Amino acid sequence: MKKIDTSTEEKIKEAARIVFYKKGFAATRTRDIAEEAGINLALLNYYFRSKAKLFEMIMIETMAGFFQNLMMVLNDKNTSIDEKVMEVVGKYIDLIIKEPEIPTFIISELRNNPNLLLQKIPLKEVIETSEFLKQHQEAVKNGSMKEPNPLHFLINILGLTVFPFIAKPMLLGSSKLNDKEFEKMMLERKKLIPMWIKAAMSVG
Amino acid sequence: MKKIDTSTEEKIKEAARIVFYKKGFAATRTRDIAEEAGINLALLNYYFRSKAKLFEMIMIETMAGFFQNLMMVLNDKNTSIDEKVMEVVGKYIDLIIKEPEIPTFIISELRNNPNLLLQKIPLKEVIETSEFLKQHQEAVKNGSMKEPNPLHFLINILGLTVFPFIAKPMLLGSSKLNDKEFEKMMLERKKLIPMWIKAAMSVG
DNA sequence: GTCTATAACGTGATAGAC
DNA sequence: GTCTATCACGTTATAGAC
Repeated sequence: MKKIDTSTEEKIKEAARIVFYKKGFAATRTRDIAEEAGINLALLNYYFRSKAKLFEMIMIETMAGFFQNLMMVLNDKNTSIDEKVMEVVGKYIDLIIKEPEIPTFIISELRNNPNLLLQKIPLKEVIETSEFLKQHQEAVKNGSMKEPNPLHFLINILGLTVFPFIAKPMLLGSSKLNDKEFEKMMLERKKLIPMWIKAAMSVG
Repeated sequence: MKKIDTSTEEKIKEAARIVFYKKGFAATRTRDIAEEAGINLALLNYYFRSKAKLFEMIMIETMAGFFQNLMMVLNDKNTSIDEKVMEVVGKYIDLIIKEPEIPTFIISELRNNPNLLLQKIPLKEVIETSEFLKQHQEAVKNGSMKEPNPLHFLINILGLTVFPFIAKPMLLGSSKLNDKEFEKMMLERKKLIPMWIKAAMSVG
């Protein structure tokens, strides 16, 4: 039940999101945002003091939204580790298909601002005390999980899930794939990745 | 036997590479490059007409160098498919450890120039006619390879290999890892990824 | 080839009318 | 709150002396 806010302030923010996602901070002009929002350039500064402030707001919201899913799933006490893998993979593939520019946006913009993440999102604390970590340790102990380092495990899940979207321009450039076929492949991966992960993490 | 060229032209190009890799096209100032090269700003335009021309040169060289490894390995008629996986993983992990900014640079800059890749590098043609593709088809036929789509296979290899470097700021932000430990983990993956891939691609 | 000085332009931000 | 007009500044690129 999300209230649709069509106020000028919200219109500017949504326009900023679109343009920043597509071009990044350095390459976007405040005029681009104003045009996208259908408003006057002066209004941008009236509502949001500066381009930098507006950007930081979008950046933090985007990262928080993106990592919230991960943190919630990893901390769910009612799911097994296999179910957590399925949830993470499924949720992120759906999310990124809906908003394909987010992963590249985060990666590109984090390059110029590497500490923005740590300051605003308690990713480290959440993961270190997570249910996921406990379940992984348990699985290592009973032998069903061969890889002892949970970070390798997490990297593999996210790499298999997120990487193809980041590398999409290269994949389309190196095959006959079109956009629709690409999306179909990504949906296939919702089932494939958990299976691959299970097989891979059981060897060693 | 590479000739060391310390001409002004080469100094500018190397400086441009450093600054572009770090900040991207839009965020770098020609003054940054001139300062990095220890030369006067006017010389940049004397040797390379414009910022855009200089950038395009760096970009194309970088992508060509990056994908050349892949194309060579995938076309080697003297290695098995398992050996190809080992070679790709090993080569890229070593390469990216040496030049850590390249993957994020390519991804970020390709966003504004998605067709630069296709025009200048025959990635599609090489892969479509590659020895790798034939060997994959053969392995599917004899049952040792369960995943019938070679693109899934390729995505998985590259995702497991390249993704952690792209996501490094996030990984360091979500764990106690420092730079040295990160590199150690990446070197571990040279052995782990081929093993994981073999296990994963044998199920289905 | 290399420099200094400066032109030409684009961009972020603001003043002030309405 | 919203607009037009404009400022102030940074940036790319070039002219011209050496």
